[in-house]
Amino acid sequence: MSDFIIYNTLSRKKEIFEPINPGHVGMYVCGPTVYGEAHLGHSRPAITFDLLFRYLKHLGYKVRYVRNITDVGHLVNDADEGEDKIARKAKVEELEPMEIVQIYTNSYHRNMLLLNVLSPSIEPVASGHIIEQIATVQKMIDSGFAYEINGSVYFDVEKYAAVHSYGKLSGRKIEDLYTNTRDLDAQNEKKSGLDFAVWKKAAPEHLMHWPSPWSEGFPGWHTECTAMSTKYLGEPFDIHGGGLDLLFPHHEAEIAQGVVCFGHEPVRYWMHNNLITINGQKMGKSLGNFITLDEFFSGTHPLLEKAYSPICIRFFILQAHYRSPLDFSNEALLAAEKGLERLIKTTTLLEELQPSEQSSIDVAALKEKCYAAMNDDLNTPVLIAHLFDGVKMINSVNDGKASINSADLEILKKLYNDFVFDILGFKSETLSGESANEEVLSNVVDLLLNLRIEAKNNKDWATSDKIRNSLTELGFEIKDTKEGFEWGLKK
RNA sequence: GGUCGGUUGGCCGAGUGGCUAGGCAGCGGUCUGCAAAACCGCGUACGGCGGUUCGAAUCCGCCAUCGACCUCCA
Repeated sequence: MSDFIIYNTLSRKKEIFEPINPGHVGMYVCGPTVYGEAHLGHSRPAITFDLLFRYLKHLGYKVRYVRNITDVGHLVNDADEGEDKIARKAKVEELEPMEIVQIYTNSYHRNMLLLNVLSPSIEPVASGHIIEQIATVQKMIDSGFAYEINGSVYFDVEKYAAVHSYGKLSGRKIEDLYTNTRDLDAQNEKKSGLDFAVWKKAAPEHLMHWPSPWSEGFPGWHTECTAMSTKYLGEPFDIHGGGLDLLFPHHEAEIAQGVVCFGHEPVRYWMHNNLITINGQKMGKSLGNFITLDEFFSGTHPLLEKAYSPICIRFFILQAHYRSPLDFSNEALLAAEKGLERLIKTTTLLEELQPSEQSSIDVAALKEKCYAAMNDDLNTPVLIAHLFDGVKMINSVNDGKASINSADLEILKKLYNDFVFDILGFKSETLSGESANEEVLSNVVDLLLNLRIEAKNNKDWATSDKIRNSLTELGFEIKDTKEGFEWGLKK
């Protein structure tokens, strides 16, 4: 099988993936700041790196996947009276900060579950790692690359850039940064506008603060990821992922902090998913044009023509390559919904397929192509295209227009089970008779349809059509088959 | 202003220096009492202008246009 290749933002090239410890992979992904409902934007990194997590495991790696929850230390802006996002929201809603954190963490988890995103191996929260972050800050001070002023500690970017390469990940030059950085605040206590806070002294009204050698305060955002990633994955570790919008300054800062604290770069492969746009523009909290996942699932947003299922959104996202921008539209979502339905339906059909003596279809080649697509930097659109080629094959066999032998059928079943369910993480969402009520309903519909068969046998088309049309009006979908009928509820 | 990345058919979205992407929608056919589903077949394409090349939508240049980052953001 071909090598697994991933695009490394650091080199801006596709590279063969080779873990530091053979057979083991450590990956860290920037999770959400829990100060608001999870929105469509959050789903892309979650799904992208869930896919990576699933695929690495499928390839036989033992994976430790760490995805954090930022519940503190994320400044609203970098100006002096840095206010914590969580704390600000708490004031607005008159809740304890940790209450806010709990509410939105729960919301995030609920949405991730619906999207069939697996839980990471470890999900550390920033507020639970204050001690580690203080130690990280101390290391930076000891190295001489961070300085304390008025109880706050800043990373000295200028000093760092003189010795190391600051901007190598984002492709920025320190001179450009100087000329382009806006003057945020005349009273800024930082030595340079480029410096970033690694520890902030808390203002008296600040709700969340902890003791430290420098002040009663809270850690900076960039420090959190450095402290937690290396605590659980060591350094260097294999893969660090996140949204493209975190490239600068967040991930750039993580590299600088790592170099200063450990004497070498902290990460081998940096991976970034592109953003979801809405009418061509980035979907973001600051722009106020985001659609929450709950709104998607319920269809309660003015831009939505209807509700879309979580797996439909997963399919929609995976039908584009993770490094390409993806524009939201009802039309595209509708197309995704139909395509997904066809894929799932055919995959289910696979179980009923009857093998023949010989195969007229090339299953081995299909399998090869599927792996080649995934190995080429997680090219899910191409993978899905191949799976649809397979859908035609499966349907043709089912129609008796093609044949498959039992060995190939087993390979095909495993292939679809592996890729559709285990790796891509899709699942069937059709209604099934779970509750007693549904069972009763199901029996009644069967009864009506059996009456319709009788009518059909008597060539009583008027009655036959009346039953079918009435059921259709009530929201059922009726299909005639060789054996009789199939029915389901229209979505 | 600086840096980076897009511009593909009705919609979405891959890929490639010459060989069908795929999905959705549309059209024709098979099947069906009629449908639906499925299958078969069909069409419309690579922002503009130059250049390199036997050949470019794919490489290079210029232009137009959109976006991202440069400040919190997935």
